[in-house]
Amino acid sequence: MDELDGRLIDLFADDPRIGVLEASRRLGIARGTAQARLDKLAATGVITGWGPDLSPEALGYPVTAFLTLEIRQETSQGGHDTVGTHLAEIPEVLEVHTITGAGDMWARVVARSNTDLQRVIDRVLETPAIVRSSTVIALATQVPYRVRPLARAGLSG
Amino acid sequence: MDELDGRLIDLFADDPRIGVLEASRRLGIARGTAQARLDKLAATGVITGWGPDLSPEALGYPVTAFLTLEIRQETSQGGHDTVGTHLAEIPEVLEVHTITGAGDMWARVVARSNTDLQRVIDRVLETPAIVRSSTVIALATQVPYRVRPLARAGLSG
DNA sequence: GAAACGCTGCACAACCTGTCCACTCCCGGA
DNA sequence: TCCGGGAGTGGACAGGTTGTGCAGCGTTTC
Repeated sequence: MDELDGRLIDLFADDPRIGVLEASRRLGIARGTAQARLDKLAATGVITGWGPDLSPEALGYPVTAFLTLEIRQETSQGGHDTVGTHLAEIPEVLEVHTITGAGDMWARVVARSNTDLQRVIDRVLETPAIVRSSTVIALATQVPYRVRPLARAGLSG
Repeated sequence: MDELDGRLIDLFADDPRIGVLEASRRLGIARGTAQARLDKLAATGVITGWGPDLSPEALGYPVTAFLTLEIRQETSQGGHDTVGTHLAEIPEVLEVHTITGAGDMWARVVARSNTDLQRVIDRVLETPAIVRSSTVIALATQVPYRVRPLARAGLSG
């Protein structure tokens, strides 16, 4: 991961429709080089995929909320996985992490409306493994999810 | 967004290297149809891009943390934007939202290590607009960020 | 009914990808 | 100092794709 890799990634991020050949032309390098760089970035896991990015809003889910869940810790670790599995079955749950704080988890959910959010939350709470939960709603997005600045900043990674 | 669109998206999500032609073959439809569907999905904003997905871990930032920030509300709304701008300049800040709770914001940050996280947090707190902050560290990921299930669930969107 | 819309099949030129290969640099180890 | 490995360059080839355009056709809608 050096400066050239960074510029390569930037090119594709700005204009995903360009191919390897066009990218190599813009960078003034040989096509084989660009191709080798991309292959290596994929091999090292820096580039995890090229799939289409989907917008929950455009899919009809404009409401985003963050749930903090307190998990019942009967089994040493089973609780989290149980809840994780449960949450994974709910389409509106986009992301789930275990976080610091005894038995706490965090989830990102979306819904069709604030009213609909209640339905989603009810579905989340269907499992008895969740002891308590709190919800905050995202009102605006100051910085949308991004990783590119990191790629530029941490050129040694 | 109908069932065919969903399958189209699934195809590309599973195997981004396939082209429109191959996708149309697998779905048993004409190439023009697949192409038109994709164009429309992009036009309606459902598909926001095809850029490379980058892994913060692979870039050398394996630690993820969530910050809840309380913002000083001097100006009616300026506070949030000020902080948002400040945070946008920090590469390790991957995402920032305004959330419910008077003057609260939420940010996702990554760091090279738990020690390095302190540096990042210090940088975040450099602005006087932040009154208070709390940090939770993500220990594990039960459900990685995903949108695909939504695309299948909400076929009416 | 007639128009609008979406899908199918097909055709063409232009272009890109996957691969190979030979040659050149440059750096660290023996 | 010499050698080998790693990385980049320039070029070549076959095969496959994309961007477009067009005519035909069944279905939905006013």
